[in-house]
Order: sequence, then C-alpha cells, then structure tokens
Amino acid sequence: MELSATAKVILGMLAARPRSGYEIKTLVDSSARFFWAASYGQIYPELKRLEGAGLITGADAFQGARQRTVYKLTAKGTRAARDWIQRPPETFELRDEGLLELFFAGSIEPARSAEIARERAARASAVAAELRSVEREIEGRHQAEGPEYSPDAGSLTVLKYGIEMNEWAAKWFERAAEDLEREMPEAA
Amino acid sequence: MELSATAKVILGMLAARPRSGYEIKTLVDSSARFFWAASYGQIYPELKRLEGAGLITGADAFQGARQRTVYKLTAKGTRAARDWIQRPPETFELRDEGLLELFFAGSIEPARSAEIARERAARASAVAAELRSVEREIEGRHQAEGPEYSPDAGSLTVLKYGIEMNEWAAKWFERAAEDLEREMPEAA
DNA sequence: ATCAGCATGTAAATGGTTACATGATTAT
DNA sequence: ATAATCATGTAACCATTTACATGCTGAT
Repeated sequence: MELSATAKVILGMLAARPRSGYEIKTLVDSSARFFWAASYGQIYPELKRLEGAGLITGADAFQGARQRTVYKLTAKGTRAARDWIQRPPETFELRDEGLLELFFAGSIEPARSAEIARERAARASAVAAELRSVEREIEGRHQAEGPEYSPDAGSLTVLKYGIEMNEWAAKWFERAAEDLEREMPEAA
Repeated sequence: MELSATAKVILGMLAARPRSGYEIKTLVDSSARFFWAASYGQIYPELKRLEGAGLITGADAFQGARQRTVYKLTAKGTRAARDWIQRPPETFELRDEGLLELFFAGSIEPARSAEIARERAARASAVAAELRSVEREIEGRHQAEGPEYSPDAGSLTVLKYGIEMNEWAAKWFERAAEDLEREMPEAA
C-alpha cells in the first residue's frame, strides 16, 4: 500500500475522528504546518483517491444548505495507517534560504554574515513564541472542556520539540552573530 | 531580478571561483544537501538560462577530448548575487515524516511513540557524526594545503549549526523517548 | 578489459502551489 | 449590508526527481 505524502496526513487526521477536507486543512495549518504542509489542491483530490481505494468513506453532512462531506477511516484505512506508522520514516526535506545565505555570505558579502545570523535568531524566537501560544491554547481548552480535549503524548512531544528547538536555535544564532561580529571589526 | 532557487545556489557556488555544472552538483551534495538540494535536471538547464540572462559565462575547458564547460560570474551576476544576499530570506520549507509519525502515533499506535522518538534520536546522532566528519575533512585540508583552502566564516557557521543542532536533538529525543516510555508502562 | 568516476544533457512523470470559481452561513 | 469564514473544487503553472542516453578518462 503506497501512500502519498498527503495521504499520510489525511489518514492521521482522520484517525482521531471524522473530518471534512476543510477541517483537515485548517488543522494542518494550525498544528502541523511547521513540519508538514498541505494545500487544498492536494487535499481534495487525495480524499477522492483514498475513497476510491476504499481507505476512507465520505458521508454528506449538510449544514443547512451548505455542502459538507465528512470522511472517516474504513477498516482498511485504519490498517493502512497502522502499517504506515510502523514503517521507518522516509521523507526528510529541508530548504532553508537563510542558511544558504549564511553559507555564501563569506564569499559574496562578508559584512552581512553577522546580520543574517541575527535575523535567524529573531526568526527562531518568533517561531518559538508562536508555538508557545499554540501550547497555551491547548492547555486552556484542556482546562475548560475536560480531558477529552487533551492531545495525545505524541503530538504534545512534537509541539514541545518545536518550541525548545527554536529557543535553542535563537540562543545559538545570537551567539554566532556576536562571534561573527568580533571576527570582522572593520564591518562594525 | 527574480532568481530561482537553483539560481541562488549556482551564483553562490560560482562566487568563490569558476566551476562546471558537475562540480556544482558534487559540492551541493557534499556541503549543502542538509538544507538545500539540487539535481542535474535543475542545474544544467539553469546554467543555460543564467548564461542567456548574462549573469554567468561559460568557457570550454576540455580535459583531453572530454567535454567540459566552466562557468564564472559576470559583473551583472556578481551584482545579482550581492542583491540576493542583501534581501531577507523567503524560502523555509520542512517536510519531516518522523515528526508526522510521532504527531499521529497517539491516535494510531500509542505504543510506538517512544520507539519513533528513539529512532529520531539515532537519526540525529548519525547526521551529527556525518557532519563532524565533513568538519574534520575541512580541517585536514586546511592543515595540509594552507589557508587558501580555509572556508569562510559563514559556511563554517552553518556546518557548526548542523552539528550542534543535531547533537542537541539527539539528546532531546532520547529524553523524550524515556518520558514516553514512563507514561505507558503497559507497552513496556 | 572493466569499472568507477567525470561530464553533459533531456524527457517524462510527479508533486505541489496559486489562483480562480462558486456559493452558504455567521457575526458585525 | 457586508465582511469573514465555512466549504468544495479545478486548471494552469511551476519545480523537482528519476531515469535514461552518451561518451571520456584513470585506476586496477
């Protein structure tokens, strides 16, 4: 059972409970976008494909006259999700223009190295803060609406990783910026 | 001057000195692949495009009868590279299947969470070790062949970031695996 | 002689984003 | 009223990978 990248997010999102394509998209944007993105142009066609393959089934769930299709996993889909999660991960892709600029700064515009490192530190701080606010929001919902809204250990671990790794990176790049400045006093 | 992703790596690589497409590819693979990839299918057509736009010029540099074209930056190309590096970075993309699995493990196969975290720790360790060996190789070349082979501060900073961040992540995921195991003793 | 590595290139397929089109509902 | 948000979908475009094709050179 070959699963596309998008199929993996969809099966994962439907494992917790049935959802519409729109819901999947907003959830991906609010909780997984930092390490895995998906657009409507991928999600809707993939939902059709997964239904065709018998991994999910869609049911009309009109809200008044507003069209809505809620999908849920079939037994086969549940098995496919379990199989996927038992396999070691294949995809790891990073495309980071900030690191590329820093990588080349030495031979193109040495004076900018420190500046790039400082920008990177600020960016890491901002991401950490954003993820911290997601964390607070989850905790708030948990307190207000009871334990059935508590996320599982795995997704909390991923969130904490995002926060702590960005905080670490912010400190690291701040220090790197200072070092780079000291190395070229002509530019200061 | 809009530069494609591939144009950026090429201009950066040619800023240090003239190189062939093949050389650019091997350099990307050995030093930038961890945060920026490029395939032949991108590099060769892009070299032609950049030459057409007057940012680089190619010169035949036959090695016997073996065809070889070495490209170098034009004045316009140097300016384009400088402009690019002065702009704040745009692209940041991460697609990490390991984190996605961990994210969903709780609702699909909770017993695997700790295992995934441990695999992630091992992966981070392996990447750190690989980058450490790149670092040693650079230091060796520096000692043996003199300072003209010493890489600039920026690319060294990126390399150190790769090493230290992966070492940090290895420790972090190892600890997370222990925590996840403690949280579900039934699975142990 | 043969294989690994140097060297260039392209075609097909895949994967993904963006923009557009359409319409309902809810809150201001 | 009107804007924001819910909701689904597709077509055009762009980027990227993979596989293939070709041939030279140096080492074993």
